[in-house]
Order: sequence, then C-alpha cells, then structure tokens
Amino acid sequence: MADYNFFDNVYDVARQIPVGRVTSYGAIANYLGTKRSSRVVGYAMQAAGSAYPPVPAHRVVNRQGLLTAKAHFGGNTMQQLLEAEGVKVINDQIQNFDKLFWDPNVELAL
DNA sequence: GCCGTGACGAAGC
DNA sequence: CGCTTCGCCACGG
Repeated sequence: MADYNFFDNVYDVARQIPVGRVTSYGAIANYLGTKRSSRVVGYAMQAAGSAYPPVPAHRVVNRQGLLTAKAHFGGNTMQQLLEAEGVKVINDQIQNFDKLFWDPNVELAL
C-alpha cells in the first residue's frame, strides 16, 4: 500500500484550495476522516514549508478564520498573501470567512 | 524510550 | 459564559 502519511494527505488537500478561498485545519482533518487530528494538520503545515510542491499554508486558518499561523510565517506575511489573493483580513481575522470558507468535504465530495 | 509541546477543535465543568 | 481537559499524531529534547 501507498506510503501516504497524514502529512502527505494534508498537503494534497491544501494544494487544492482555490485562490481567494480559505479552509480550516479541522475541515482538512475531517475530510481525511480524522477530524480530531486537527492539531496534526497544523503540525503538517509546519512541515509544509519543506514540502514540494509548496503548500499554500496561508490559505489554511483555524475554525474562527483567525490567522493563528501568521506568527509562524513571520510578521504579517500571511495576511499580505491572503490580501494579495483578494481575501480581506482585519486584525488577523478573515472577513466573510463563512463565504470564503472552502470545505473539502463539500467541494471535493462531488 | 519517555515526556512535553504544538499552526486545532469540541466537549466538559 | 469562560476556562480547562481530552483527543489525535508526530517530533524534539
């Protein structure tokens, strides 16, 4: 069987996030069938920086639409990237998060 | 090889 | 209504 690890699976889903859209760690975990492993998804994102093709980790935020990962990007890099894609971010909070929310369980389910 | 920690999330108290 | 605890998995010390 394939050597697909949780990380690889996370990367695969994250790379399918359309531009201008965002998703949550829990959503990815849920899509993988391990919604309780949302922490591992975040951990995977940490390693995503060494993954190739690069993973748009800046499009992955927490359930609140809060840029919790921006601290790991360094400064406001994450917000810059999101705004460059048309995502409004105020005070580390994504605006219209529920509209921009890209749920793999829904988008990839069909 | 055990313990602590982490980009989360939901449930419990 | 807000803080605490548990779950999950991987990795560093």
